[in-house]
Amino acid sequence: MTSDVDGDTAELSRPARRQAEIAAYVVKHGSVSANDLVEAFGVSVMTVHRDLDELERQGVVRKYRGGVSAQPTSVFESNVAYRLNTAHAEKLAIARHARTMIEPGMSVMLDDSTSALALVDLFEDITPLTVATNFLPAITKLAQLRDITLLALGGIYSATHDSFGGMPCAEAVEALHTDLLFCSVSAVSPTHAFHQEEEIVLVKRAMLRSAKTKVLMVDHGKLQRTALHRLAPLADFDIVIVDEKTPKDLIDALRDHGATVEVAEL
Amino acid sequence: MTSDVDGDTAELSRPARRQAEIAAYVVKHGSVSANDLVEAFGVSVMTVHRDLDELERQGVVRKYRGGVSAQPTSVFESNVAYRLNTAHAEKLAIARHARTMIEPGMSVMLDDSTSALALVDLFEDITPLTVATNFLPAITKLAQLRDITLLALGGIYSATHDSFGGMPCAEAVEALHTDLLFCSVSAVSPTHAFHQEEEIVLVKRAMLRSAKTKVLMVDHGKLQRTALHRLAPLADFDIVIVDEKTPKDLIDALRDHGATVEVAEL
DNA sequence: TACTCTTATCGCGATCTGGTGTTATGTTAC
DNA sequence: GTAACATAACACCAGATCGCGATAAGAGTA
Repeated sequence: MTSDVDGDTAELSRPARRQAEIAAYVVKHGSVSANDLVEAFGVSVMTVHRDLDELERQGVVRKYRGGVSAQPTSVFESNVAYRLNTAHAEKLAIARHARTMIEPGMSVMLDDSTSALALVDLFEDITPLTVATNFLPAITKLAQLRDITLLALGGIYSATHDSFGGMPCAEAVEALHTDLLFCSVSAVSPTHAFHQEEEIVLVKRAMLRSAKTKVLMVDHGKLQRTALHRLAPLADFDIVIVDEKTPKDLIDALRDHGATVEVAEL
Repeated sequence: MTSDVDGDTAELSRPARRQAEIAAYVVKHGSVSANDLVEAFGVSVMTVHRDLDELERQGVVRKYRGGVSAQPTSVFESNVAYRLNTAHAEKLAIARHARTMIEPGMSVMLDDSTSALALVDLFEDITPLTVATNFLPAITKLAQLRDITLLALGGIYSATHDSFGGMPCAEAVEALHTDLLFCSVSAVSPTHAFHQEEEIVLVKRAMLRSAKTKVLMVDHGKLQRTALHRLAPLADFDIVIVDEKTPKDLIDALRDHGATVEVAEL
């Protein structure tokens, strides 16, 4: 495989998979021409352009005449398509653990994270339930389910995250107060949670203010990293769920700084 | 043709067309057996049953052992799903007409109507564009399009309408002001627009306050009827678009009461 | 039970759609 | 102006889906 993305690219459609591989390729090489990609992936130049258009739409690469260049790593990592591929099993385990905290009748807020999406799949038999989210895939799924009151948090659509954000979204969040919040971030240090994009930070901060019990879902890939914006101290979260593959010393480090850490078993 | 339904069954799929014809046949004869329909329409008994199941689901006929009977006319006529099929071509024509009012760069608000959905399909080549809507199918479609700023109006999800409503939605609408509003209602008298549900009325009223130019889209089936709640006087709309099949005297009646009526050509 | 009507399941063929390459037509840089 | 690159338009292929009927099993009625 040309790709060196760590996640399983198995269950994606052929073009989507190739696009993920192209994305990885571009990130690795920093800047490549369309013809490079034609040779590397054995498809026509037209297809390469189509893939690049899509990746640009998602905000993963920048196109210019003569080739493409990678967006800063930070942006790339917060990209939905990329995130979807990574740490699939871990996210599932974390979701199953999170599920145990939810009782029928509760109100739950979810952010625009793939971890949250995994959690949605487990909602079917915890009804009735009120769920608020700004994440379009989650909204679509929840709309199908019975006995779930769905509260969509509107706002400006971002193709990169497939979710709604900006001021309108933050305002919608402010107007609520849920029992639980499940959210995720792109990076976690022993003391703080981080995220790259200011707009997202804005919404997540609002969410933190609008829930009684705040749960942070972190797969081990997120630890030992930081990102541009400090979202909140870990102590602000009532519970931090990590997966089993998280090194023990990292968990201890989190606990030393006052976080309540729970480990999700696979 | 066996059918004597007034709508054009032309661009419907074959089974949908046959179902409409079967519905007309049943309405005409009052009560028929499955075998009658097998002979009348030249399809297998299995297919007849499938069609009848669908028609029953739509509330058009009643099934019992040995045959089917028509629902009372009133029920039949007020059936949403059924009307959805018949007015299809009209809605398209109206959407095409509405399209001509939109210039690139404008901001447009859409309500949760099938007319609005038809309009969305025509947006692809009027970019850039800012679109605000509370209608989930429209949101899903618009999220795919490039060069469209999508502003989702969140709120409480209603499975019946496949849209978001309630106070949160009304508030989200209040926070905006768009150049254009395209909306539809369930009934239109010469003086007023009507709708059955209070919640929907709430949101539509907010929309009317939050747009500069307000356009009402009405296919001729909506005229000569009323519904529980009076939404707004027709004079509140800057333009009312009707389809070509609207009787001339009805158009005149609208105009006599101060409405600016435009007729969409098929 | 025997008969008729209804429903479930499977498979076949037609249709639709998504993904692709080819060719033709812009566009940009030099 | 020309060469390299980018986009648009068309056609093709494959896989998925749809519509339909045949058969068989189930359910109601006499």
